[in-house]
Parts: sequence; C-alpha cells; structure tokens
Amino acid sequence: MTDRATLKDIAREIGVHASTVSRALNPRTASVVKPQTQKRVLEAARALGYRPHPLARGLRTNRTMSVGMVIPDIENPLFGPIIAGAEAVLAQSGYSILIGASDYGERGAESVIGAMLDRRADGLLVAAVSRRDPSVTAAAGRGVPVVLVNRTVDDESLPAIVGDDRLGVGLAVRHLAELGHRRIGHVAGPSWLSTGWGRRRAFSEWTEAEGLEADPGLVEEADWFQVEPGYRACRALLDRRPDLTAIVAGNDLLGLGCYRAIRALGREPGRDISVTGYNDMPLLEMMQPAMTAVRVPYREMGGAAGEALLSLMAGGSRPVSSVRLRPTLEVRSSTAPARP
Amino acid sequence: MTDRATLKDIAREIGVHASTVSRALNPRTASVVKPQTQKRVLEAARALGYRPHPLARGLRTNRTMSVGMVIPDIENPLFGPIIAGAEAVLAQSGYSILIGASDYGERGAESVIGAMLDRRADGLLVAAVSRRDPSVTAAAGRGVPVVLVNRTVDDESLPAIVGDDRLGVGLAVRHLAELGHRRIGHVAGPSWLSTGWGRRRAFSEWTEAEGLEADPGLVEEADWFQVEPGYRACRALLDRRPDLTAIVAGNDLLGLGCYRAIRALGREPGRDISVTGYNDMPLLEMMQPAMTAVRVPYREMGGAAGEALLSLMAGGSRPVSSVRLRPTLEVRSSTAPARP
DNA sequence: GCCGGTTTCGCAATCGTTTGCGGCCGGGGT
DNA sequence: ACCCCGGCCGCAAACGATTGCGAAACCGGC
Repeated sequence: MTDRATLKDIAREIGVHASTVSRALNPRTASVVKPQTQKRVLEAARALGYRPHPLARGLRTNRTMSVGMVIPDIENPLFGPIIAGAEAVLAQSGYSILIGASDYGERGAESVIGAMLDRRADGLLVAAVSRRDPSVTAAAGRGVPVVLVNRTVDDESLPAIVGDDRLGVGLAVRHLAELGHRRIGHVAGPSWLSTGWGRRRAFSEWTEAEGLEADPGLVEEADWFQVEPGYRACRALLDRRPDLTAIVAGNDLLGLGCYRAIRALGREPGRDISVTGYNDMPLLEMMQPAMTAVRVPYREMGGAAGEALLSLMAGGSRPVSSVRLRPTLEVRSSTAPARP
Repeated sequence: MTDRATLKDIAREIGVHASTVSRALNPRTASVVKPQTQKRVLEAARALGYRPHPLARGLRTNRTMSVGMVIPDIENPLFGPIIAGAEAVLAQSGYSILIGASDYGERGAESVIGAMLDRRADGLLVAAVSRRDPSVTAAAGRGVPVVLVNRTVDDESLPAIVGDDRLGVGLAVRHLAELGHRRIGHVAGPSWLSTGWGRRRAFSEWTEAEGLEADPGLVEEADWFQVEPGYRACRALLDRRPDLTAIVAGNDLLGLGCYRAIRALGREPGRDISVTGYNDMPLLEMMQPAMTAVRVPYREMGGAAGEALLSLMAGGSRPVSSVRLRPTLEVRSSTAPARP
C-alpha cells in the first residue's frame, strides 16, 4: 500500500498552499485561481498521480459517494440485471455500490440498512421485501434518499421503479383470450409481496375486462415464488377446476411448477393447457415447451432506479416520481389455441 | 439526515474527555480506563445512540472496513451465490462489500479496480477475467490483499479459491466411462479463461487415465460460455466425429447448446448421446432431459474466499493458501448407458 | 501617489476519531 | 518524609480534504 500523494505534496511541489491546490482541482472553485497556477497544479497532480482521499473528503463534505443497494436474495438471478443496470449508471457519476443481502428477514432488512446508514451511504436503492417495511420508511424519514426498485411498499410517498404489472398481466391474459381461452386460472405469488399482490389484482381486473369468467376460485396462491410451491398451488387449482385451459403464473418458477402439475395429471403443458410465465428469466426459452412469458426489462429498471436516486441525491426539490416500466410479451410454445 | 452523536457529545454528557470515551469504546484499549468510567461511557453511548463515524475512523486508521468485489458479469447467475457467500462471512466481521462490474473488458477490470483502490478498499475479491490480468497483479503488488475466486490467473502467487476442475471433469468422465461410453467428446470453453483452459486439460488427462480414446480431435472449443457458441462447437465436433456417444460440456450453457446440436442432427440428448454440464446452475434440473452436471459449491466458494481475504487482511504473515473446492456430480437423465 | 475594487491566494478551523505523551494522584517501599 | 511507580485520564497532534475569512498584490482612475 504505497502511500499516495496528498494535496500537501502537490502544494510543496509547486510552492503554493494546499488550499489553492484543492481549489484548482475542484471544478466548482477553479475559477478563483489564476489560470496559470491551475495549469501548474494540474500538471503536478498528474505527475504525482494524485487521487483524492475519499475518506478525508467525505469527512469534510459529509458525502461518501457511495450508495447502498439492499437485495433480499442475491442468489436470485432476477436481481443480477437490476444490480448491473444500477451499477452502470451510478458508476458513471462516480458512485460506488455497497451491496447487502437482507435475506428476506424482517430483521435482515433492518440490520443491513442500518449498516449502510452507519457507513453514511448517500442514498439507498432498495428491492423491498415486504409491502410494509418499517426500516425503509424510517430511513427515508430521516432524510436519506431512497428509491425502491422492482418491488414497492404500500407507502406511496417513496419513489419506486417497478414493472407495470397491470400491463404485463394484461398482455398475458389478452394473449390467451385471443387464442380462444375462456377459462383461465392464476397461480399467484405470496400476497405479502407487492409483486404477488399486484399481479393477482391485475389478473382479476383483466379477466373481467376481457369478459372472461372471473371467479375468486380461479386463483390459487402459492406461498413462495418457487417451483415446488407453484406445483402444489397448481395441483390445488386444477383439482378444483379441471376445466381450465390456461394458467397465468405469477412468475416463471411458478410457471415451471405448473408444468409439473399439469404433467402429473397426465396432460401436456402448451398442448393441453397453456401456461404463461412472468419475468422471462434466462433459459426459459430452453424449457420444453419454451415458455411464453411476460418480459420485464430488469436492466433498464436498475438503470432507471439509479438515475432516480441520482436526481434525488442531487437535491432536486421537485419530487422524483415513480416509474412503471412497460413489459413485453415473449410468445413461445407454452401457449396455443384453446382446444374446443 | 439527523446528525448523529459523536465522541465529544458523549464526553460532554458525562464530563470526560473525548479520548477517554474513545478508549472506553475500543475493546483493545478499554483496559486502561477505570471500569466504572467505562460503564458510564457505555451507558451514555447507548443512550445517545452513538455510532462511530466510519470516515473519521478510517481516515485515522487507514482502514475502511470495506472490500471490493469485482465481477466480470453481474448478470451471470453464477456469481450470485459467490457474492452471497462472501457477503455473509464478510458482513459478519463488519466489512461492507463494494461491487463492481468489469464487463469482461481488459480495460474494465483496470478501471473498476482503480476505483476501488481509490476508495481505499481494505481488500479485493476478484473473479478474474482473463488468465493474465495486469491490473490484478499490480494491485497485489502494491500490497493490497487480493483473493481470486472461481477463476485464477496464471500467476500462482495469488491465493485463489476455485472449484477443483480436475476432479469435477474426472467425475463426469468416470461416470460416462462407467456407463460404457468409450468415445467421449468435449465442448470446451474459451481457453483464455482459466475455467475453459483447466477443464480442457483435465478432460484430456482423464480420458487418457481411463484408457479411453484420447485424441485432440475429440475436443472443440467454443468461443464463449453460451448456448449458441456451444451449439456451433458441438455441431463442428459431431460433424468431425459422428461416432461419439457422449459429450462433456465445459459448462451448463455449452451443454444446452449440445442439446440443440444433437437434436439438429435428428438425435436425442440423453438417449442417443449423453451430455454432462458443468456448474449445475438453477433450473438445469428442469430441462428436458434433466441435465447431469458437475455441481460446484459456489456459495461455499464465496464464503471461503471471504474467509481467506479476512485472514489475509488480518495480516497473518503466513501466506494464505489457495483452496480447491470439491465438486459433486448430480446425475440426472441426460446421461445413460452407451448403446451398443 | 493614493484609493477603491478585484483577483488570487494563504491561514486556520473543521469534520470525528485515534493515539503518543505527559500529568496528576494515590499507594507502597525505603 | 521522600521517591517511585502504576493507574487513569486529558492534551493535542495527527489523518487529508474543504472553505469562510482576511490579506496581499495588482489593476485602473483620479
């Protein structure tokens, strides 16, 4: 760890005071130093390989140029693109990203957010866990810029960058309706997650809007966004309603659970019962049958969240508004015309 | 951002000097303050909700309690568990993780590593990109603790936590040999990646060791660890050697490419030609046929890397040795007895 | 040559913590 | 009674940057 050059080193080198060097190096204050001195400072700085010390600077300015990103489950491939998108735009502006896993624990989010606030992160990017997370709103209440991403909390006051689930579910339902399906079921995610809850509501709205059968019994809630719970929920759903010809799954994994449930009943997904996924995670197109799915632009989501946070941290007085990103529908072979 | 309490606040509260408070709060120096004073300090600190200012502390001690983690491609689901594993053990010791994407660019790794060193990260966890990355060795040369993870560089002096590819490939080759396969091919990853290169060499060694046909023509290199390049490489391989009965793929995605190539030739993976994947990424068991794959313990890998970095940063004079984690074989239905 | 007004820059404080050094005080040994 | 020593704590100097304030230096105009 060879010690790096400091402002004082540069100052000594060219015979000025450290404060002058500081001003010369700071674009905002560079106008008050004589152009020629600035040039000498710049040259010496480059010659010495000067890099400002972020701790010293942060101590003085109360800014760390780092933002905390809290992810409920880093192992979930969903969050990769979100992180990547946010990282790209934030790194552009010189911010570093502190990552923390909340591990879905009520206490988890609290402690990881606490750690980030202790570190004086300038802002927080939160893929909130539950629909009401006290530690998130608490942080926001203490004046820390917070942007929610992918999921939202019930508190509407926080800017949130999410996918437009209403639109996405609509894409799936309309697609199935156009294929002639009239009795469509829904395997929903946990209703205590904003994504599970929102898609479920959207499903009810769209079936009604499309003039399809709209019955609460068409919906079965899985207790987790995973294959196995999806399998169980789908079995329960098909037990109750063996006449369904299509199923809208709350996410891709639930959709894969539906595949298994349908096969367990001796029928074939895609051919006998159409299935749509949600998210369009990698490899979904490699499944058999390749799954039709609503694609959520996660990378863009991360990028938009990063930008929102930037403008929030820039102190823009006007509130940063929430954004709903438009999903698209990737039509593959798990959906087919309804059989008579 | 309500201002937090400082040492001085506590000092004023109970009528001592700030330095005394500092000593009382620091376990290492707590022995020099009278037990009773320490108790008063502790109480006041808790009452005021004191949290040390990491910037001030870091400025003084030259430690940031943060480590940089550079990942070539955050969107790759492979790295999720690695990050999670490392995060878990590092957070335990109070370290935060700065994440950075090098985006596979030669220049990328350099700039992101530079950013982390500017931030005075106490250590670096690097999922190196190429087998020789100058910026990594340069950082290590400057005295910054560096641990490589998943991939390694040719420079053997850096501690690296990797999967034991030799063993893993051996598991696959022996499994196939036991199933009666005699003519086994290999679709390799790029040889400029340590993983691609190492598995390829291991393949040659094992085919020879098992007394199988060992011919350079049995290996075809894909130019990237993706489905499409895997497809192309596998087609080329099968064009050259239509008599192969099994293929060891350099990773799971290449294996999926093999599925497609095999089907394109009118044959069926698993039944006509066995295929093994490598890594055992999520959802691989949902493929048709469910892919037999070497499973690499990525979460443990991240954890081990975190621990290695911790002991390296702790200044242990004895060199931290590299670790090879033992993979296991998940036998599924993409491998079957060789047909006569 | 003096004066008012700009530039341009130095001084010193400050951010919150750690830490070497020295001072004070009390107790025990001679 | 004196000295010494050890326990406990305060003082102040760092760490490296930013920034309000004031002081030179310099300008032109009278």
